Amino acid sequence: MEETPVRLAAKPSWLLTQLAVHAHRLASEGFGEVGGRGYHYRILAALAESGAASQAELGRRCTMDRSDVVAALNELAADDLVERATDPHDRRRNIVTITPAGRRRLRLMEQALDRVQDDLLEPLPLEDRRTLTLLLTRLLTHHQRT
Amino acid sequence: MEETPVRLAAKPSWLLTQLAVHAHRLASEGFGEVGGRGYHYRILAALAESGAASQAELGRRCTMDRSDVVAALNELAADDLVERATDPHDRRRNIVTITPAGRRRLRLMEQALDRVQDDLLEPLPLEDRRTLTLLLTRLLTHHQRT
DNA sequence: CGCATATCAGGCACACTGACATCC
DNA sequence: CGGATGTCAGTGGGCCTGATATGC
Repeated sequence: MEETPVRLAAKPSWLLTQLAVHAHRLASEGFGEVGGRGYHYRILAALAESGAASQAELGRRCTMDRSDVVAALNELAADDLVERATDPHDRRRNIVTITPAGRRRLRLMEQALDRVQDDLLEPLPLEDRRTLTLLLTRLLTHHQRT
Repeated sequence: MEETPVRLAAKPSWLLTQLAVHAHRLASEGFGEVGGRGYHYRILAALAESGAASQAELGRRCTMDRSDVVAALNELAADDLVERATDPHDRRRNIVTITPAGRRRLRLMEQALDRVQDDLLEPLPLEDRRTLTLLLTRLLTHHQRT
């Protein structure tokens, strides 16, 4: 009738939950310094990485809901960081393009994120960082092709 | 005047952001099946792992804000999963204890979480899972002793 | 017709802030 | 007094659902 010992230390779920708090805190600070939030970064990065796209396609790239893409694009467009143009071949679609100002903002967010990353990964030597990146990449690519 | 290439694939920040979406989705499903949410799991796990504690101490263990601890404990106490008793030596403090029902609930949540974990870590062989756990542990212990 | 797209309204879990009273 | 504790009210970003209108 003994209780099972809990052993949180060996539980990736617990580790991820707790680490997410720190990661989220750091990322919020970093983004706050340059203006914008996580959704803005995801969209700008996806546009710069893979080129212009419709809003639905952006949602798939960024693992975002379509309705949230709308709101984020409204904010980005208000600052002239992206442009919306209706696709002449399919009048349902909005073709979203990143502007030069958008690329500048993206670069700022990336720099902020790099500083945050250095804080987060500080205790790990370079080789371990590479290992971690590799493992995370494998997990992500697996869960994205669905 | 060339634009810097973005190379999201090598950015742990991006990877973590995207992975967190999948992890969060899976965890929510798992917790939803057995009742309760992430905050409940964190508190019950911390109580079972390190014993009874004041609410402020619980907040520190779980990386939660004190105000959120209050709300979560209200819900847990309503289901008799924890008990609050004022510390006779320090009448500001509430000493929180996990009940047998709380331990049972915790075991259910852990089982749900283990199933989720198998989904999340599915593409990784056992040795890589251990490596990942080790790296995450090192990151967490570093960021917690502050 | 079914299907995808863009949009809007709203909800929930989580992290945080500010304020307050209480007690050490 | 300063400092910690528990409580409450409210905010904002992130993820999701449902409904609607439009065009393929």
